[in-house]
Amino acid sequence: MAHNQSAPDATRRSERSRRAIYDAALALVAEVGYPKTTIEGIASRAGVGKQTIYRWWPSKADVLLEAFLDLSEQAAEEAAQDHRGTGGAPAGTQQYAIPDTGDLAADLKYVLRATVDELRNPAFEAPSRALAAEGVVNEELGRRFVARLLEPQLQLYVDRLRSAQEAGDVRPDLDPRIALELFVSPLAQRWLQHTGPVTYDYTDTLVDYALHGLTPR
Amino acid sequence: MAHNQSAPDATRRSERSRRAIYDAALALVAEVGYPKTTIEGIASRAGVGKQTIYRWWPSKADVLLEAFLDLSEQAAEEAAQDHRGTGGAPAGTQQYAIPDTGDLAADLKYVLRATVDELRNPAFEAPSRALAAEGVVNEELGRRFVARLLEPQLQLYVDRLRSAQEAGDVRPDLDPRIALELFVSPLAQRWLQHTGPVTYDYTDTLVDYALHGLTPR
Amino acid sequence: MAHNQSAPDATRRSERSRRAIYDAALALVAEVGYPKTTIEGIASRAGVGKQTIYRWWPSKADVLLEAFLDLSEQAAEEAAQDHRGTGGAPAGTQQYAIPDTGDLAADLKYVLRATVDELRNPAFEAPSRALAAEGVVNEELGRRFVARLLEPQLQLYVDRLRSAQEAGDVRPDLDPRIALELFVSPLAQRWLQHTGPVTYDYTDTLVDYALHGLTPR
Amino acid sequence: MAHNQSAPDATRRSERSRRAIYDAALALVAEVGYPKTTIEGIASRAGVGKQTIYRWWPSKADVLLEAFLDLSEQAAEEAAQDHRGTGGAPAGTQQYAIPDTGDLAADLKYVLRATVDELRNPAFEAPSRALAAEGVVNEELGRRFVARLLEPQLQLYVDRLRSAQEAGDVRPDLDPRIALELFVSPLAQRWLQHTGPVTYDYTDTLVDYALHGLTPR
DNA sequence: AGCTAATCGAGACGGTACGTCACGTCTTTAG
DNA sequence: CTAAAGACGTGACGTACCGTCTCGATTAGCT
Repeated sequence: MAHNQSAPDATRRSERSRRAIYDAALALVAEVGYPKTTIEGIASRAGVGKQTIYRWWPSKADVLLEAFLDLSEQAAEEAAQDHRGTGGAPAGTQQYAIPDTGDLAADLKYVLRATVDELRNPAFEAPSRALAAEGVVNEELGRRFVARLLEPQLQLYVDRLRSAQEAGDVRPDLDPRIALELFVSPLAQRWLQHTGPVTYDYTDTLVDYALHGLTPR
Repeated sequence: MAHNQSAPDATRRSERSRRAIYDAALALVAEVGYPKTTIEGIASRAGVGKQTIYRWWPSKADVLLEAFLDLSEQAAEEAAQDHRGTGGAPAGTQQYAIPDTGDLAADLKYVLRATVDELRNPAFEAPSRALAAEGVVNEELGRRFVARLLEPQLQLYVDRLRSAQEAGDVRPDLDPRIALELFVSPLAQRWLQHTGPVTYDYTDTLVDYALHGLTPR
Repeated sequence: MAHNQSAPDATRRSERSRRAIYDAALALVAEVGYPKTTIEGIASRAGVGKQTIYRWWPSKADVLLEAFLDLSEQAAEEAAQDHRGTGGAPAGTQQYAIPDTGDLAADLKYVLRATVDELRNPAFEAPSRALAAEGVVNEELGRRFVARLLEPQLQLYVDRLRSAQEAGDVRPDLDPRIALELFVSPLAQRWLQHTGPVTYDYTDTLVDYALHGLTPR
Repeated sequence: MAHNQSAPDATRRSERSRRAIYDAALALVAEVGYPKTTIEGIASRAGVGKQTIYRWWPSKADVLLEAFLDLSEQAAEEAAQDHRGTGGAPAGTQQYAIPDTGDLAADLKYVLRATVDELRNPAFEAPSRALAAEGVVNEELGRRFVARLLEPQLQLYVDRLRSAQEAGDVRPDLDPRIALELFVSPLAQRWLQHTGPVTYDYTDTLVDYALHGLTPR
């Protein structure tokens, strides 16, 4: 059966070029920002022909998305090797799970502080801002960004909240997928839209407010 | 005194052109999206010379920001005239205040539902997404976007929450500016990042969760 | 003995591929013109790898030159077989000799009319124009084109003129290689440069003018 | 009445750019040859944007044709000023008329020698070869090349031959437009196709053969 | 009411990047 | 173990916009 007219043969793909393109894309976004990052610039810095980029990715945003996914995976693997069994959570590293010490508030504060660190890590900030911005305006890419990067993270909160529900620390009728937004989304919005400072104090406060509500007890 | 080349005389500015540029910018963003909206395209559709745009605005984003502010003001004025004293809150209209019926939950749900309507109004969606996205990546513009459009809205929640604190309906030790984020930011993130559906049910739930917290009482 | 990378083994050359490349090259030049004929296009139409072309020919022009030589030889052989001994001169066919009926003017007119026919044969026109054009600008190829295709033809005129000199029909002091240009070159230039119509009348006139000169007798 | 969608306004055309483009085009063709002369190269050397070339010319060949016409006109004007009334005929200069001393053979030899000089002038050789080659394959351009450059030259021969007919030095029944090809076309072909050396001796011989014919008197 | 200096529509200009095509080289893979 | 297939780095193509810069032709504020 014939393939469509122009599907490149992935088995012949140059791994060297792929890596060089990822590196160049991330470096350029960090150095000059997303809008001034061009396909030609990436190709040139990667020592690669433009066509090699166009052959494998449909757009600048897609290059960056994959580059960032790759970066995240690498960081996660390194973290898994370096800190196997230690429970350490270095900045810029995906968590495999949120700690479950039995103290929900403490666990959430801990992981949100790690997120604050990550959001401030310059190596991650530029590309993730760029991707988030592109996703705001380009729904298709936005959905992929969310599905591949954001949602897996949020799922960890869902898991931790369910565990808390089982332990009786969270109201059993709550939808965890919505509940988690009470402390995650405010942080996200402050970071994305510069609507306020992003600090440990702030995220600690969010957890307190969210867990106990705004109304008097 | 000699004229400074970069200080155009605003008294001679053509109102006709300004309006035409706003209309063209908003129409183009709605029709073809922000990235494909060009200065040349705006000028051409507005029947205006490119220089007339460059004379008065430093960038495409600024044109759109002012166009959108203008649109919002117009809509607000119309609403103020049409519904003077009625408390009506038509879609696409800035609120001057959040209703204060004494029932905080109901008032918040009401105004968030209005926001849901606004977010779904196509005339507003395209430009506000475009501006939000640009603001994610362009901090300077982002801050103006927030200061001119977002923060005034949020201030209304601050006011309502303070009123509730005075009425004893909200814990007095809360920072209202942070508290409001518990129900506003999740909505914002869902809309911006397509992380979930944006519905009345959802915002109602947010208010319930936020007011009463996640932990059992 | 180790193989030298730049000395392909001609004994293993695929005759099938060679033929397919010639056919594809001639067809493409006729269909889309020389500049739009590409190596990739020839390879693709011939069902051949690009490397198979680059292995055996240094340039597009060389492929076409050999393809055209091959075509000419084929046509000549066919003609030789079909019309053996008849003196027939079908269009598109190299002459082995100019007829020598004793009437120099008639013989020259006859063979020039055959050339007119050949120049108008579309199967020959596209490639020979392409090669001629390339030869104008690429001296090396031009010399090969002349040596392999043009000069052998002109030699036939030299032979006929020498015969005429022996018969006393042409001034004995003339250089036949120059003399032949008086009627051959005008035709060539008209055809190459579109400086005038190419007709039997025209070539007949050329022969008359050339044989008897421009001055009164 | 409206013009078509994209006719540039010739009154605003930059003379400086036009000149720079002509100069760059001629220089590049002379230095690296026609095929390696690129629009980008011309633009870059002329200090001009590519679009400025594409705005005014449809192709590389057209740029070169106009550049060469311009060069010819300039040279002719200079010659007209420098040598007014002297009858001098410097290489690289269009003749306004062929001398008419009463000795047709001498006059033709003189002007053909001047043509030999011109054909050997490197400043003229590269661009005129390039244009001639392009004209062989691109009939439209070829016709313009002939009409603007070649035919005016040939007309001078027509005039001189008519004058000779009136003086009784040329057979009155001859068509001068065809007759001139007997000595002009051989020279053209030798030069274009490298079919032989281009010398004074050769052109002198051509005049002798053409005027007196090949047959004995 | 007329001057005059500005803004205006228009668009040419030098640039940069786009996305495509073909080059000529090199590597992989299927027959 | 040859050759088709085609990925690769390279570089030019022709197009779209960028932001700057001139042009007359209004056009509005001051004399």
